[in-house]
Amino acid sequence: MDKTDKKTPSQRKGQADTSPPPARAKLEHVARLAKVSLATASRAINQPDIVRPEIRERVLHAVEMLDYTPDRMAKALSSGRTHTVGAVVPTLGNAIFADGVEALEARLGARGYTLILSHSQYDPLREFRQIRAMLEYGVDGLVLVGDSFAPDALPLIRHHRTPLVTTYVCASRQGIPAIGIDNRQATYRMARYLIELGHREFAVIANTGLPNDRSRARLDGVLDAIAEEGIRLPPDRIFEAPLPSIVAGREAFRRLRAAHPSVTAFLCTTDAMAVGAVAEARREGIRVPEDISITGFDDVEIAAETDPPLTTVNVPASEIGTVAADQLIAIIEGAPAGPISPFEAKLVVRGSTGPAAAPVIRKRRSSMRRASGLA
Amino acid sequence: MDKTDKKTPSQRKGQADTSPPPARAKLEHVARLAKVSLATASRAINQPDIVRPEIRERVLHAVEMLDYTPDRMAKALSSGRTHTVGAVVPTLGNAIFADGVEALEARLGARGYTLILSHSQYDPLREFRQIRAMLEYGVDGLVLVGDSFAPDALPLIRHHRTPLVTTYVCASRQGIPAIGIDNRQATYRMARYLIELGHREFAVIANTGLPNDRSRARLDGVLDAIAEEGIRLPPDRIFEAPLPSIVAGREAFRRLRAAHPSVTAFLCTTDAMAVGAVAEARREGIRVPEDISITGFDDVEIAAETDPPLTTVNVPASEIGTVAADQLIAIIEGAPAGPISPFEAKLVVRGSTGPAAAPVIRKRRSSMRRASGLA
DNA sequence: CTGAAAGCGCTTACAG
DNA sequence: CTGAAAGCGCTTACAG
Repeated sequence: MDKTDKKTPSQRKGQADTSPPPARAKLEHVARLAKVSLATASRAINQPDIVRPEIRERVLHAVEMLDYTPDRMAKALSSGRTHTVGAVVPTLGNAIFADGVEALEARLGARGYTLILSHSQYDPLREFRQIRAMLEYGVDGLVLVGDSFAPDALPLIRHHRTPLVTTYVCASRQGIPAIGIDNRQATYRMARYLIELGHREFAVIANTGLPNDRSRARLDGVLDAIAEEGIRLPPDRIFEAPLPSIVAGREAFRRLRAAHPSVTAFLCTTDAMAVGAVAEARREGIRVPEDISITGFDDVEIAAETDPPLTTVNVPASEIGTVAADQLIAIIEGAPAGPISPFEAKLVVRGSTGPAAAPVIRKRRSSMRRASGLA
Repeated sequence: MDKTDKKTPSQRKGQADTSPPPARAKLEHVARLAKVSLATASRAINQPDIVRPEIRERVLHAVEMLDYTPDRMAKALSSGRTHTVGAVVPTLGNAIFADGVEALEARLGARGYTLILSHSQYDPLREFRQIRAMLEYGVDGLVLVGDSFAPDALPLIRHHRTPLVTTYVCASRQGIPAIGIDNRQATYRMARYLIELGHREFAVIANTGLPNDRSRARLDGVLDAIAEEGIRLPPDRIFEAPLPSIVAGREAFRRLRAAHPSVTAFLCTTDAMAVGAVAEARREGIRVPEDISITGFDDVEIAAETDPPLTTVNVPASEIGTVAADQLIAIIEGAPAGPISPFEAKLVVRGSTGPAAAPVIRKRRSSMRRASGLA
């Protein structure tokens, strides 16, 4: 953007150069050096196939000589394409999003796109503003998370005709291409697993305190599974935290445990909260998994390192980021995108789950739905 | 970027509209509606002070009516400013960078700038490529991490005359404005603290396996402090991990402990590695802090939740991100930036440190530098 | 396959 | 304070 110095670039390679610092070469200089028109220079660079090989070589050589790199703003203005993709995630504080963004950026970069990033802190209004800003910026495509947005968001995106994919979910009611896992089914299977271990008394720690369709689906998956056993989960056995922090998990566990000592299985919708729950259980002298079982979700690094290590659900965040990039670029470039199949959300069984313990001494009538005559 | 439909925007508010979807309004439409020239319309929006109030109102009203938002690419091309800032961090996998980036983005956004993000995976060459791509993109400023870069990086940035700040360090040999903490002094104080607790046998777990001047400085801080006590750290008491992962900390601890059972104080240059070290100590039945002390660095969320919780050094990541944004914008906009003072890196004493235990039974001659006659 | 020219949507000296 | 006009650095119909 050096508008000041307009000297003709006179820097041949290795030539002693006492003139002022070389201005950035423009396409015009390349064209002149290659003795072709601006149009041909542009084509030789962007659509090499339609240019005679001989001329193409000349242009490319000139590009080399002058160390030419096109001005992206000019290119964007005249072509209507920015080669920029916007992503808005709830937060980078959750490793699952940090990893996904990393992979997304890596793939985007490898394919010639630049990533613009922002975060909404789980606030739909903030998310809407970020989306709008990105649209105004002129992004070629948008990557979002989940399947529930501020009411105006989707219409706005459609109005801009901007390609869009969403992530961390595997289907969208809105018909948006979705790259992710089936959250509901994953916790359904987790709950089934616990049921098979003999558990009948459940509690859920969910970060559904702020709008979060992924965690809501995870919660629903648990409800599905236990409903099949004729078990219902009263609202006071569900702790809804706003943010999926370790301390939230701690606090949730402390309260649920105090109110419902008969619960033997605590399902958390994120690993961070499960880490907090495990830590709190330890502090209270409750043995995991002998006395109670605790499960997480995400399978982030820390999940394997707690004591005991967490039984959890693996979310392939990097793959999600990578595939999201590919799918979005396919749409942007009008290529056949290919069908998207959900990623498998593997159950990862580690040490934090085990057979249900015998019911505790002071049994609680109200919640003994299956009066099985135990104890 | 809808180049297709060029209809005159005829959408007055609340008017039934059967015409094709309204094209995005341009400055030209605003000017026409406000009955002023393009130049005046532009000025009324960007430099309201130099336009007569009456006219300004007319233009702003037209902007409102037409829901006008300027095309950023056109604006960038003609003004030479993109209002875009690039940041390249080693990884988002470390919470310290995730938090910093979050804060950076938030402040940048609030001040009208857009963040372009990429990550280098601690690889100077990748970092260089990212920097080059951002420069070509036309960023108005750059945020980097640390104070050591690929040889060509700084010259390239200077050639582009692009404002630059660096973060997580508090000084730069290269004279770059630096927003961060004094890493070396922080671990110096940490080591002093351990010395005062009676420790004399040290080991360090550092993620200096890949180029990392912050961790190198942290390692040096430890060496400084113990050197004052006449203690030197033989190379085999320093474990250099490439990445600051929990498993790396585990592995490092296992090896150091096996080779040097007399060590009572393990200093880690990141919390993640300290978490691994604590976990491994527990697995081996070594009591923390009774038998040994372990320290971290960063004070990320997990640091307070291990058992025992980590004694560590607080790195104010969010503040660093926020101030980096402010400082960079000040430079970009030619405002007086104000001096930068290092952030305080507070020592956070928790449960993972305690008085040095009595030397272990099987004493190792080679490493008994201070032959103090203890049994 | 190549070139001359218009155009992308703004900003900004330059006059008035 | 306002306007006419040139210009930012590319791309892309349109002819040839």
